[in-house]
Amino acid sequence: MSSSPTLVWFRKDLRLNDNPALTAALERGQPVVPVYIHAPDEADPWAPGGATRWWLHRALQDLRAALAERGLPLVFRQGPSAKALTDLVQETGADTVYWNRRCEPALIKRDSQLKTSLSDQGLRVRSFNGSLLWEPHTVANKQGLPFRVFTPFWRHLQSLPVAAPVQLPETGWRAPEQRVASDPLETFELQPRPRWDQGLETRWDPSLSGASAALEAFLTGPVNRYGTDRDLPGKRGTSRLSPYLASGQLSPRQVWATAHAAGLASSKDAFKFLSEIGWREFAYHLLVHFPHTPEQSLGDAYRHFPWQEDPALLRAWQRGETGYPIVDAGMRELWHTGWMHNRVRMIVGSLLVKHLLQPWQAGARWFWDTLVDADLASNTMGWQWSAGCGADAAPYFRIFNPTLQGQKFDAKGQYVRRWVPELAGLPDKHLHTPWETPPVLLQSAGIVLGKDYPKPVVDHKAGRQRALDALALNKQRNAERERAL
DNA sequence: TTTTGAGTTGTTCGA
DNA sequence: GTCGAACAACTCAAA
Repeated sequence: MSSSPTLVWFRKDLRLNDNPALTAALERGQPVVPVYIHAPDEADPWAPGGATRWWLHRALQDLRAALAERGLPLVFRQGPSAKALTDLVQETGADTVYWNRRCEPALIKRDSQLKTSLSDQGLRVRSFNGSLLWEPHTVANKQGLPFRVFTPFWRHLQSLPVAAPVQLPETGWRAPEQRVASDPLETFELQPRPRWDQGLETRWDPSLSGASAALEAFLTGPVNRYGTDRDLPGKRGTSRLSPYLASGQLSPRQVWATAHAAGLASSKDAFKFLSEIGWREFAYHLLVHFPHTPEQSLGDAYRHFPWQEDPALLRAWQRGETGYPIVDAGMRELWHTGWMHNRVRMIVGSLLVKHLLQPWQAGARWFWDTLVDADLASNTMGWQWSAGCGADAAPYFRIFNPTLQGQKFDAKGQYVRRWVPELAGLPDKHLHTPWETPPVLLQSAGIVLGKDYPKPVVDHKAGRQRALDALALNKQRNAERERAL
């Protein structure tokens, strides 16, 4: 009997359950070598950002422990991936390599080259779907084209079956007899230096048990009021599952199956939540079919948009010093916890792109570096939605009013008071408009405007008009360009 | 084949 | 205070 091991290449699927590559390897009955390869350059220009690296470090520690408990040592290697895999094949005598697919344009390219070259070396190579309910190449509209509008996409998918999570086998947990050399995790240098991660540390549990706990906590509570509470950043109304989905510590199939098993499928609120999983699918659909979108707008109408790049404005936004309390609260929540409430992401995005006329790519870059749930598909779609240049049925003139949004969704100010404590002493009525607050109230709250808290970087009405003008100018120039052709 | 209606998350203005 | 209309242009699928 031969005993050529199976390599299982872990990537963004840092879990044991519903992991088709791992399961297939265990079922094959040969010794299993699980490996994680650190090769950030290969995702260029979207190498993991600071917050993602922080999460990854802990997720890898946790995965290593979970595998070790079952008798499989997780092997760490430095990239390039092709060399690391080839080395491992030689060292272990492996004849088979399994992994779960990724959808980022640069990685699709790398993986397909790798598949060819490993196959040419005589290896058996198989890839699996571990991260999506429906993979983009299996979905098309009636004309055979990719969808560009969510609702038809979602309606179409609801007529298709969703695969159940893959069961983790009890048997097959066998490592090669000879130990495989592994780099220390520390050599990946994922931990921030200097250590800015205290806020993240207290906020998150980047482990598999943390993932299950978050899913359980959401599906037994907030999901039942999701339709309304998801818009209130001062409450725990959203699932907060995004970083687990981004790292692959949780799969969409697990979320789907758990929600259905809990009998939630018929609930209106739960359905609303599951459609957010659908949005994640849509984001991947767009990323795969329109691979230019992380860098450029989906259509060409925004190719020459008259942005007014201004590093000082961008910095004020990044630091949460725009003078709009709900915006500053969001930007500070992001900086301190690596996460921002979804409603607030839309508000800060709208301000940056519309009022401040900064290119959406600048916002996407900042989110990429600071979010623990950074996901190329969702981030790209979200920012193009904010800019109005993506797959979006909504009107271009939709410009959020940061004051109204604050008053509507943080009426009692729990969110703003938490993240912008210098405003905490203002009464609810004035919390979202410090620049219009009577001096006596500012004084009793201990605030000197422009010193303790900034005046608005841009007046809403003027900023809104400037954005509308820029949109009109862009439209006019596009028409001229059209005529010139 | 052509037409028609609807499309995540909004704001302002005037009655 | 509340309410409806207006604010473009394009995608998709059903009729």
